Amino acid sequence: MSQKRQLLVDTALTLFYRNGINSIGINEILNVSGVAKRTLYAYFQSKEALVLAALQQRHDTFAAWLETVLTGAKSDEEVVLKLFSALESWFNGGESQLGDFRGCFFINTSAEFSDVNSDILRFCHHHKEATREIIARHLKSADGLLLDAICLMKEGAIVSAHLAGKNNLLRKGASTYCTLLQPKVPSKRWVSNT
Amino acid sequence: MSQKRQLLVDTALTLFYRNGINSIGINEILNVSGVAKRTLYAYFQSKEALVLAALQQRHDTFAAWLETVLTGAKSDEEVVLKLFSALESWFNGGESQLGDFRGCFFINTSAEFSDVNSDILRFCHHHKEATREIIARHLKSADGLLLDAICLMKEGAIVSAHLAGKNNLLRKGASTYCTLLQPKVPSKRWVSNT
DNA sequence: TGCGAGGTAGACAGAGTGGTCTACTTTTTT
DNA sequence: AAAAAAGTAGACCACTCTGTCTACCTCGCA
Repeated sequence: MSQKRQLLVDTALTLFYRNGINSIGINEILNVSGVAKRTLYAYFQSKEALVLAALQQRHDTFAAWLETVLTGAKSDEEVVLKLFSALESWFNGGESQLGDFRGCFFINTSAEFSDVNSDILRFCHHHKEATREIIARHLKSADGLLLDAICLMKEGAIVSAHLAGKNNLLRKGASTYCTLLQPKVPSKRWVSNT
Repeated sequence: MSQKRQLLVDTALTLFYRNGINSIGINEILNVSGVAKRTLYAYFQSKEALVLAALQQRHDTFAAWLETVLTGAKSDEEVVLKLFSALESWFNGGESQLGDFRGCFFINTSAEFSDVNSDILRFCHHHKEATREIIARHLKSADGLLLDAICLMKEGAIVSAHLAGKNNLLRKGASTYCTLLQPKVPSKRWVSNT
């Protein structure tokens, strides 16, 4: 069956996300999961193939989460509000589907690899585009600048929450800023009218 | 003399920034710089000490650059405008002091290490706080939310420009958005009045 | 002329890496 | 009950990693 395969991907994702991909060796994944090395190489051609499977799984999980977060928003303001309060909940460990927060797995991963044409980096780019499109689909207005601005602040919030650490004010301050700001200032005033 | 030491730090910083710290071994730094291994370990106790020296040098360079960028701004709006147009120039390779753009060295580094109490991660946090204070010093208003918002968008812009790659619209769109937005909407309206 | 500081070259140790392979056991299917 | 499929344990290979060590060289200075 593919139970073992799934166990490998789950374990790999957990360890990669927590520690970074280059810091985690195949043997550690095998020790933690309890799976034999032979089995791993029956399912995956190489470590890179396992990394790609972990990225894919994380993307699926994140996309599904984001979809449910944004579903039901009645206005663009509500989209922004829902998004940033969900992000804040994630930063504080309140989104069990996403696990303990340690930044964006794809940003982290792209910091570890330099070959821009590698499958791994291409997948990271793909994730960001796909995420952007999910948000776009939930917005009423087709304003590209609004979409850009939302994505920009989303990335900034994730990175800041990660790098600022737990005992830093920026974390709560910034995300509460996001939630506070939106309902007061209309998005059209806030962004477009070039 | 410390010529060799400086050469080692320069080489290490270049390679670390371009490829990630865990992807670059001591031997590669030695090959590229042409320095002997014995000499490296005469100046640095370990690879970690060399990493810290590279982080320190990058921080000094970046802080000096940011200082000159923000100097002379007459208003908070101008601070924001100067900051984001300088960032955009950096993304496009136009800031020779900072070298070729490959994201934020400190964000990238913090993705590779997981021990929050390590000297390396502590230095990355320190860099972000110091950067924040440089910006704060150049702002007229003491509005913490404005400062948070600027830092948030700054991180978002850096990360997006890095991850989106060269052929992605988000890069220019987002940064030009930053520059376009600011002079039209006053910052006080844009941020505070809780 | 000699000495010492600073540097070079590179062998080496010990641990760890991704990946292959043989031999064996367990589980599932027919 | 027998055969086929799936998995285990771990030795092993070739390589890389950080860090140590010996032996030698090349200057400036006295």
